Amino acid sequence: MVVFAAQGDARRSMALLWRAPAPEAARPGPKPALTVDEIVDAAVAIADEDGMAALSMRAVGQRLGRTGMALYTYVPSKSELVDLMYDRVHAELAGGYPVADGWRPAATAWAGDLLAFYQRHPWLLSVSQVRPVLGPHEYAVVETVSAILRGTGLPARLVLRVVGTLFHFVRGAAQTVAESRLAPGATGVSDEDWWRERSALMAEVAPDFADRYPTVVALGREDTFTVADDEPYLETQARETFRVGLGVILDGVEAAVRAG
Amino acid sequence: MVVFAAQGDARRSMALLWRAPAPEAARPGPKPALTVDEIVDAAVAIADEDGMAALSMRAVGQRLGRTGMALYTYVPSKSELVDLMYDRVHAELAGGYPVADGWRPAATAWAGDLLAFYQRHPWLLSVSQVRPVLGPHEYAVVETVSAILRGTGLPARLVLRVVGTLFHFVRGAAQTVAESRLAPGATGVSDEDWWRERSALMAEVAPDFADRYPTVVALGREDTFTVADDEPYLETQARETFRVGLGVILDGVEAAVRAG
DNA sequence: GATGATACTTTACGTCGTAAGGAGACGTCA
DNA sequence: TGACGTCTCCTTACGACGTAAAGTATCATC
Repeated sequence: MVVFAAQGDARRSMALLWRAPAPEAARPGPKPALTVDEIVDAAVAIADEDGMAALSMRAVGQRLGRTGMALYTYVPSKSELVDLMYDRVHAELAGGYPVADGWRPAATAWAGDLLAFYQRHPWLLSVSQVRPVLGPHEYAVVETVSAILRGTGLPARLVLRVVGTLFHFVRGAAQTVAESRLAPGATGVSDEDWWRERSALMAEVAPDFADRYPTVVALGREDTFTVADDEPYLETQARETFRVGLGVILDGVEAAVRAG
Repeated sequence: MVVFAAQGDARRSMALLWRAPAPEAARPGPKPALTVDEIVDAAVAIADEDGMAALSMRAVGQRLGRTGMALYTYVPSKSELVDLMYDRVHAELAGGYPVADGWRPAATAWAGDLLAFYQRHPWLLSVSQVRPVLGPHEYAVVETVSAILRGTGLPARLVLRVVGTLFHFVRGAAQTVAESRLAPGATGVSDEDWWRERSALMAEVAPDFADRYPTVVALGREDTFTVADDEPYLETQARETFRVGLGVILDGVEAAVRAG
């Protein structure tokens, strides 16, 4: 019984996500004044502007001139709405990266676009990834990067794994960039001041830092990478990790290609 | 003014996280019957057992025979408590991987341990990573992997980036493993049944799947990786992505080492 | 023994997701 | 034409949540 209920729910969710054609028979009752798309758009707008914490059913309803409860005619629950939001924004990501110059430039461009995408919609990063439902637009993104990496000529088994690896990496990097933007921003102080205050607190609270974490301290001292004064320190570091890390991963892929 | 308040909060948070010695003067009033550690332990137990959704101040209080409000004498807010939980569990991760056999086996072992750790505490993956505060135990993990990768002889700049890359990757892979465990588990059906039902629904709701995602379909057909009948399909796939992806990344690091 | 700080409780406020039960709009069939 | 059934959307309500405010009991100090 529970299983059947779950199955029914799964069918409903999938139909919504994949926009199965609605049964278009003439039906009694008032015409729906909203559409699922309008609701999802409003919800995305709220999340983009004020973050996931501001996303409530009542807030979405209000933005559309309705009560929160009105949405339940269109969407079975908030978590389904989030699933729809999640897939919806993935439609922004274009496909068709030119393969003429080889797979590596295409893969690099794709990863960069994905990073930028996550920054346009940082709430995506706080949507629990523990969510096995893939929607059509997220699938399209998988298709795009799969097509690019097929150009490596690697066996399918490896291509699939590399696709997963790239997703993990870009999402993780995007989280670090997002967090680096949040850190000073939250208190409204400059990046420099935040950093100085944080260091001072650290020294005060953990005076034995250098003894406990010798490698971290040594690496920090040896690191020759410098950030220009007018650039945000943490974010520049995070972007650099993205650039270099992507290079390392693609080097690994190239090694596999050469190994045949 | 706001800035000062924020600074005060930051100091309080840091002191808690880093366990700055409490002012041990004899104080009036009843002796505290709880400790911050007990509270954090109780909270971790709840999150481990029933997930992050079950973690409420009242629930933690109840587990300790108190009301939810009692916790506020020890911890300024729930989000601080989560920070403490986050750092606390990282104490489980050991350091001291043998470097005798070279950095690669050590790095592989470290990544595997981190993956297993995330599976012991899957709620870690739903703690928003947008949280720039590092605690002592998370720092210790960074120290460990930094020390391992220092063995590559790469310049500090690169080592630091590779550390970030590995973290991103392992965390992402752990999320996929966790989600693969959740998928069939939620409905209580077997992995096989879940998979079959899902495929049937997919075919029903997206009959043009093969046309829309030709590369994905082709790769799936070509993939020779097989999962034994008694193994969970999705989870085995996810673990394979971890294994292969980690190999690719470390190949990339090796390429950098060889390039000098 | 009065004073005041502290640990903890009870109560309360505003939020949330959403169940329940209308009210009015509309297609269908008598 | 009108009754009926179905639909959208509303109001109300419930039980959760984080936590502010205020009260009570406990202790060290003067």
